[in-house]
Amino acid sequence: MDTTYINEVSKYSGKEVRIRGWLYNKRSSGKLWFLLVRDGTGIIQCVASKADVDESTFNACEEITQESSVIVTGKISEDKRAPGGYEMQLGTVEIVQLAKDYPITPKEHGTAFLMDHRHLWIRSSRQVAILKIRHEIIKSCRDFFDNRGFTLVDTPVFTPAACEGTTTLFETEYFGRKAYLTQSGQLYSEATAAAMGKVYCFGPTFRAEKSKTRRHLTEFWMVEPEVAYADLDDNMKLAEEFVSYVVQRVLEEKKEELKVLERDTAPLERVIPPFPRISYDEAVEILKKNNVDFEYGDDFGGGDETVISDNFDRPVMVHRYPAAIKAFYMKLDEKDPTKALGVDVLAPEGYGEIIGGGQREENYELLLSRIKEHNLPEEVFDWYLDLRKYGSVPHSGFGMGIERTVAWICKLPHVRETIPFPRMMHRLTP
RNA sequence: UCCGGAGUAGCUCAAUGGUAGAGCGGGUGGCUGUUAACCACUAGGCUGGGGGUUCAAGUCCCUCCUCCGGAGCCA
Repeated sequence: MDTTYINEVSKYSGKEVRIRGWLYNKRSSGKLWFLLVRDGTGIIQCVASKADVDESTFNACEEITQESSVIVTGKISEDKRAPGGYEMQLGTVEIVQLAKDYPITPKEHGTAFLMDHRHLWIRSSRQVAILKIRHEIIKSCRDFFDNRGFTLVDTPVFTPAACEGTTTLFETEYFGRKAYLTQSGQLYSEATAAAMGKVYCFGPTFRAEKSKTRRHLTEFWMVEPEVAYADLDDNMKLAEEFVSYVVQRVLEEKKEELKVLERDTAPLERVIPPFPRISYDEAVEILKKNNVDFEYGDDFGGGDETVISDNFDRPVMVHRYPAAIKAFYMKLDEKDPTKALGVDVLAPEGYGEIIGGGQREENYELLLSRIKEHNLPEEVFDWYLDLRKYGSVPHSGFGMGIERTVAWICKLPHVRETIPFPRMMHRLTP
């Protein structure tokens, strides 16, 4: 008898197979049992009627509890009454381990309780669907860049100082010295781009800000491409093609999961280039037109971003922000030196900024003066300045936040469900 | 850090200042096609901690703790 996975049972219609998994739920109607067994690939209903099975099998159906590990065997048949269209006529039930008092019942729970039991919550079909889409998003990020000749070059997690200076970093002890957890791999990617032309890094990043919103985690994942000889326009073209590729891949490969999440796919199907490009000034005009109380020169808040993106049917790219609110390494616009050649991509449906990036300052003197203006420790940027002394070229890149992208594509209310074990201000366990 | 909200059974929630309740889950029994199955019975409580007002506090007041959401900052 073959052992198979639930997503393959259609191949075994009329045949006996073995399935190894866990009990998702069970129902009884007297001398009839329905066991819902999951194995990570799907859920199958297993039926046992007292008249047809051994006494031991029937007893096992009574004994088994929610989330007990179980190996079942039986004949597969098509049945419209069964969820999934196929069911198993139970032959044997082997309880691998009997679970007692599984805390997550098939009824409503609050998020605090579910987050406390996150290690178990990830077994539910909705969470499985989200994590599978997350996987598809990550895989398509890598495929996109790999297919275009980019090299994945990992950047360090321990860093000697802030990449951007402004935000709070997690400090840690490093053999008697201070080290910080990285908040971006970008500075290092600029070095690797000068070595390999087109590179990206993909890793965890850390922000010690006391942010308590649906869009923030203290530990999150970013994919950050960096391209030598690319200017802001090249960068925006890369960003829109990238975002579109990722979304279309999920639409193609994860139809079932999107259905589990009841995601309306129409807004995702529209995510194809070209994306609208508007300047910061034009974005401010939109806010003014919508009577938003906004002071010119400020950065956009979450609500502002939603108002802006609601004017478009696909992600919108906002470029040329006031230099004062952008990082020290941003190149200034020659036509208007008060503006930085940065670009943010705002996702539709109120999901806000999923990408931030831009063209980097490649001139040694200008970069050095920016470092001084920002009161950053010059010594730790020695190597970074070297990149402007030895074969400096125009270059650009961006970072895309994986969790915000997953939240948007899955249309989730909060990023905490987009990562297996979220880390937030008040959440370090499990 | 600031502003708002919430802590009552394992879970989700009720309860004019006057005997602490339901659904789910657990246990027991019933049911041969269930779809978060259903029906009956049953056990289960220091109402987040501390202080106060009152004849009487889950309920009103003070304080602390925890969590949730938003702002700022960002992806």
